[in-house]
Amino acid sequence: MTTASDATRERILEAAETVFGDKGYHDAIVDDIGRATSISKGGLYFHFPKKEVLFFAVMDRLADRLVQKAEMAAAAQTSPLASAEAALEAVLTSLSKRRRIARLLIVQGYSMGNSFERKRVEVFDRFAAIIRDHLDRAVSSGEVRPVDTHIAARVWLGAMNEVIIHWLYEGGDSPVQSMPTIKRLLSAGIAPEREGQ
Amino acid sequence: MTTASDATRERILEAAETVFGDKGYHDAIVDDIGRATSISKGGLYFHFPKKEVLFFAVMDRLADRLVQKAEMAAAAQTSPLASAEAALEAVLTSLSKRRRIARLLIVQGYSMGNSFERKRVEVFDRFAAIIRDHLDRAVSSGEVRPVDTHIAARVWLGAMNEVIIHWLYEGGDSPVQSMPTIKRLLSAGIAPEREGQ
Amino acid sequence: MTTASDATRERILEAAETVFGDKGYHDAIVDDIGRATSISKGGLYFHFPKKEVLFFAVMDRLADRLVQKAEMAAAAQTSPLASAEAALEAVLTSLSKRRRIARLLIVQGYSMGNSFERKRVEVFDRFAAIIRDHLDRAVSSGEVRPVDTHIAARVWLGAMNEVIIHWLYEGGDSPVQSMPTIKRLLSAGIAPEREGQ
Amino acid sequence: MTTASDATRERILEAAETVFGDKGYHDAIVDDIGRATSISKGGLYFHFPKKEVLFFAVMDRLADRLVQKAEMAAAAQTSPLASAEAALEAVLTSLSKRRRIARLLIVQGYSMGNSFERKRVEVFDRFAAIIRDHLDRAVSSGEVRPVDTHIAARVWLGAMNEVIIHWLYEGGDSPVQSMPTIKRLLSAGIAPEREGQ
DNA sequence: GATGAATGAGCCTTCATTCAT
DNA sequence: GATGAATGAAGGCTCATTCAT
Repeated sequence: MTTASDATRERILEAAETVFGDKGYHDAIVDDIGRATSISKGGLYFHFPKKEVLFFAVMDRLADRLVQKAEMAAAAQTSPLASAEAALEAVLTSLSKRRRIARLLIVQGYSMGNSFERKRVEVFDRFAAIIRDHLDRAVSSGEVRPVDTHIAARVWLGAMNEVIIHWLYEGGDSPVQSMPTIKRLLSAGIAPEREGQ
Repeated sequence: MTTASDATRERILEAAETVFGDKGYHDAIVDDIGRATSISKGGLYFHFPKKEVLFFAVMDRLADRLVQKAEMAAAAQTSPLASAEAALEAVLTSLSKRRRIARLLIVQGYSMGNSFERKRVEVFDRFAAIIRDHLDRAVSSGEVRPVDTHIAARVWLGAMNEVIIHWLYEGGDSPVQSMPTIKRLLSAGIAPEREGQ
Repeated sequence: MTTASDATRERILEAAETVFGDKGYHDAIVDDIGRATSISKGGLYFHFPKKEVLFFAVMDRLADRLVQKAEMAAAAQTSPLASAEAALEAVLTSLSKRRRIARLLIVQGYSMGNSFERKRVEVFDRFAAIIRDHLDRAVSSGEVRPVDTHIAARVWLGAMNEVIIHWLYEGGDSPVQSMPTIKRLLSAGIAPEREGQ
Repeated sequence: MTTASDATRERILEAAETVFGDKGYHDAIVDDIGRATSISKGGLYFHFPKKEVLFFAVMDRLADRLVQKAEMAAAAQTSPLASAEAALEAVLTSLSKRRRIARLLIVQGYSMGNSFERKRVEVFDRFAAIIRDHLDRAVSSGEVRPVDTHIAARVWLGAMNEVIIHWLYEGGDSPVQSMPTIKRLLSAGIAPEREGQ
């Protein structure tokens, strides 16, 4: 119950969240965090043995908060589907409110300032453009219902991205195996309206 | 048309793709690439003025190849929707075949070996678990059709991730604004089967 | 006569002897000693104002014990020469029994783990090899009596080493001045047996 | 045959010998050596991957020179015993001429400025005093021939020291086992003169 | 065009020491 | 007397980049 010590820990975590969020992992130098906390570098290392450990502690703390929000939002719903949607929305909403947090969670492990991420966005935009282009035509032809193809293309790509990341780190079946399922999931989402729907 | 020079450039790009793919941007030190090419560090710098430039050149080259594949796959289809699906599948298939390429494109701008990305996977898994849990119940209750909720949850999260990244770098409306559209897109994808479908 | 305090002092000294003996001065960090004593760092500093002071206190305590042993051994002899020999033997025997003590006294002021001392051994071995080689031939030719040249060479080198160290720190005549004396001392030690001896 | 590079290496080695000799391993900071060479820190690390490696390279170079001198001195003698003596004398003479070299070879792996070594000298002096005291009496009583007991005591201690160091690092029989041999070697060195000698 | 020795700014980490409690 | 959180100076090492040859 070393409350004093815990408070310091919390202060460090708070400051680190800001600094990492602003500069990314690599560009955030340990002195920056010390300065932001007015705790000496040595003090930082007393609480966190490595910069990396501190960074991960920040992410865990952040994830805890978001998970909690997601769960509360889900609990407030009546149907399971509504709960699932609410959970997703809760996270997305939280991240939308705090840009810094979003960057920290999603891309600030990235380095090179943000130039890498910009390049990644650029590349994905090229893919998205192709998909969007075809979706636009599909809308025109009535093959799919009128949707915001901008968003739809991005959703498609995001799905792919996530599936691949998971495979990269968790292994398991090749993403290609999941393709039919993914395709059905995504295509059904844009299927033409049924009357009465 | 200094073909000789171009060949050297290509050799460098080839080796750099391997090295960056294996180690990530930060952990790939310039000497590594030199060693892999048997071109001296000075030689590298003759062709690419900065490490960053080389990295981006590698990504562009890679994107070019993927875009071409996506376009060819799309062109081989008859309907626009099939084209869109084919484009997505082409990219996903390519990346599935070459793990190194996938890592390079998707996560190797990350640093810290891969520990950051692992942490990101861990965090996202927590979110996915929540969503999957609710989707499972929705399936049980018949609220949605039987789907692989594992994949579905990941698709949802991927969609969210992509939308946020785009917003982070391109700005524009808050992701929250897109939420209704996203929600509809995703929910429609798991809506109960209609008879006759 | 703060007996309690003295007991603590003794506990610290005891633990410090172990830790310094195991790791050497530099590699023994103050926390190590604290941990070995279950006395906090602050407590250590209450009794010894500096790490160096503690280290020297350990050495003094050790020297006291050895000196006492040497003197007792000497006192138990009847002839002066036997006393001198007994004193030397007592120290050597004590150190032989406790490797850690020997290291503390003789080499643990050294740093770099023990790699420096290893290198020193290596270098001295090269010198010893040269001397031994010649002594072996001298034995063969009957110029000197049959002795363990391995030990003899080491004795010679040790003598040189000690004389130089003394000169380095106490100054005085150049070691070269002592050379004739040393030479005579050492050579007489290996002179051929006289009949009747 | 990268003569240019080798020359730099040599320059570094030269400067490092001076700096290590003056300050000891720990107190010689890498920048010191850089400054002394007017070679940048990076340059140093290009030639020697670690401070430790540089230090050992210095010691090896030094040992090479001394070994050569010892061997030449030995070769110039006619009898094997004279050769052995000459080898020892050559090393001792070399070290006597260059105090810095002597310190580097013998004690500069030590740290703590030189305070540790001073303490070591102090401790050994206490042992030496005991031995000398008894030897003095042995001289008075005619038990041994008149010798410089100051030097003799130091020779005895040096022998012990060397034998223990060797045992510490090379293992083998306990030094106690060698005691009879050592005792005989040393005592014979101070035995009373025979007539006609 | 290519080489590789040299540069040097920069950063993480260690650890003896202090001091409020 | 003791604790342990906090300090901060110091130093080893890395690595992108340059440039004389």
